[in-house]
Amino acid sequence: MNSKPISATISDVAAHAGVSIATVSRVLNGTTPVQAEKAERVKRAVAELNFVPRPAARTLASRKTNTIGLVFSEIRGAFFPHLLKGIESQLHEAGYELLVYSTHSDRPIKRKPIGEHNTDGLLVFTTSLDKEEIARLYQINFPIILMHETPPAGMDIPVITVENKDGAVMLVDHLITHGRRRIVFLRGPDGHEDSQWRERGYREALAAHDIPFDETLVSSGEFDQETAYQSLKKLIHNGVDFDAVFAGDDDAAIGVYRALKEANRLIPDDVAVVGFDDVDFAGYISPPLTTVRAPIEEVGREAVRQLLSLLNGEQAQSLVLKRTELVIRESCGCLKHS
Amino acid sequence: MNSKPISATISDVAAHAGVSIATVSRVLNGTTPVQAEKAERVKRAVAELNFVPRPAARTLASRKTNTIGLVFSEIRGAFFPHLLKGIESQLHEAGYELLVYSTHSDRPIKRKPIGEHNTDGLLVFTTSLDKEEIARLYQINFPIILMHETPPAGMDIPVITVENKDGAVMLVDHLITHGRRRIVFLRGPDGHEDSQWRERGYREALAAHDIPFDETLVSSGEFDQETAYQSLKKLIHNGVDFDAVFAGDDDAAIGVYRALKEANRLIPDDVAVVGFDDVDFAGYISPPLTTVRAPIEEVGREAVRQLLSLLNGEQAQSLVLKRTELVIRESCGCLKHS
DNA sequence: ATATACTTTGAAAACGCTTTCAGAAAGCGT
DNA sequence: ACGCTTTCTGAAAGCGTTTTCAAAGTATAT
Repeated sequence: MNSKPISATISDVAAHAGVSIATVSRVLNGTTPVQAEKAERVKRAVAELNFVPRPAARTLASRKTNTIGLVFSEIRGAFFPHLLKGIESQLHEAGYELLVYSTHSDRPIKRKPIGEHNTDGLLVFTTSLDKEEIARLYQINFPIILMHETPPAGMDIPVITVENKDGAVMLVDHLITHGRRRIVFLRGPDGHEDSQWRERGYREALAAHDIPFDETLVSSGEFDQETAYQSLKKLIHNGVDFDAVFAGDDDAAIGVYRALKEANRLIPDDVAVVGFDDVDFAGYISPPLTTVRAPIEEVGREAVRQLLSLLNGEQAQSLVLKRTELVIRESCGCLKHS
Repeated sequence: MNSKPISATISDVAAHAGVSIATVSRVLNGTTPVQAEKAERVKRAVAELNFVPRPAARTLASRKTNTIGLVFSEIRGAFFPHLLKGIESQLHEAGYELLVYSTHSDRPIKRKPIGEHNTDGLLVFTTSLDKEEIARLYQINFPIILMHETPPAGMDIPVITVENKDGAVMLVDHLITHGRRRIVFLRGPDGHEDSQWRERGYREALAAHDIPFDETLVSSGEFDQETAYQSLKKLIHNGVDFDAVFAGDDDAAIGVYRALKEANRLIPDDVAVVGFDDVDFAGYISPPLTTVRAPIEEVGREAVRQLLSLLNGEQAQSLVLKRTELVIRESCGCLKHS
């Protein structure tokens, strides 16, 4: 009967190998050269006792958690698995752990759930952390990377995002080039950077073709299927005249499709529809959705890379913009129906 | 100039409040009654110093990590965000942290990445952890919940999954009832429980209608769009005769749609198609997909609930089967085309 | 008033590592 | 052979909590 309730500790290994715990630590971490023969004994002991160092003890002693945190506001959205995959793979490759946190607005935040005590650095997606908390972390010089959100004024926090404005310009320009004039734009959630840039692109493309901006064509889509559906329904009900819809993102485009079909308006004959993101299903809805491809998995990977730079004391790039790419399918009407 | 480099510790709080660190710990955790006035002083000190206990120190002293691990093999799949959301919300509500790990087969597992040293319990999705590791954890009585996978023989590990077989029966029965006889089945990844149960349902439904099982109608779909596409293409190329396809899951159904369209076979007129899961886009592809709704977010929540029971020393239910529900749309051909 | 039983508290010992410090051993030049 | 470096190595001091233990203070019972 084993008296030791829990698994081996560094002392067990040390005893078993006939060395001090300091030496064990050294061969484990390779911090200091150790006599070959002793190192061998230690390794054997580690294997035999099936020793795994407790991260908690390590963290306490070294003041490094070896963990980074991912914070986001809402898991919704078809792009999420790609983002997570990019982050996860890149991060674990570098030997870090991933702590995941979603900041529902409805959840009462008792004790600070994630921060310096928890992690060595943070990956923050859109507006999931409030300005004050970001400011606080910035003050104490805590490594942060923002994804799809620019930092509050005066703070030099690295950002990684996609060419939202360019993408929107491509989309809207394409629509206009093919004869559309009254283009609805469905905004994303309030304060969402992606949406703001996309709107800017929308306006620029309009301006470039001397089409005046019309406030009545802009409504709320929230990057959400249901909201987009409701908004478009209301526009139709109000008799607003339009011949195209830039849905804000692909999820919202789904809602647009639904509203249009209910109103018996043909896509793209009566109304052209375009989305943003190029999520998995975009090419398979009917008609296939013209959209802009956002390299979201790459955003995740890049964010991790930059964060790792910060953790290694190197400088991070203050802004990385991933290129977007127009994906023309059938919903914009410029390809023949199949 | 502050000499203290890092934030306050329990000693600072104790000094500030004029009590011992033991007392501070007690009011923080409510483990032992503390004189009201002193407790008040401690709380004030905590607030003033902005004290947050270091989890590492807590873990080391209490031998509880207060975090649970989620292990899965592949983030792919439209259902993933729902699963994660269910887990995340339920877990954080209970005050636990979430450590996320994906076990790519290609990643060389150096040191055990996740286990007793890391977490208080594990949520394991499908075959992401190999039998030996599960066995080892089971031996040492480590809390585990399996999702969508039954435990190795002889181990009484709680499982939570959905009514895969019933769902498949409903689907195939529906197809047969509406006149389909030669129904292709696309298997999921090798050894995937969900797929095995769905196949069993497929066979039972066939048998119930005295239709002999035909091996040539079964192929590999891998729950993956591309694989399904290739498999179906090959079936068509080989001249296999069929009037319906049970794609295994919705992602595979997408691939089936593509192959069918390329071959100019009409859905559902020439071939009926059904999926499984009812992911977000299922109702919006063309034609809308008939499928079975799997309450995946609820699976996540339930898994957490069961794990928490285990952690509280209570008994967990050894099998929870979430009900599935047939969702009839247009791809099965029993509704009129819109 | 005295003995007994709770309550509340602080000192100090873990928890399992990393890291500093200084000493021992080994290498080297002359 | 004798100092002087250069390598290795172990003892011990943390890291920041929780928890045990016993003491001190209070209340209750007789």
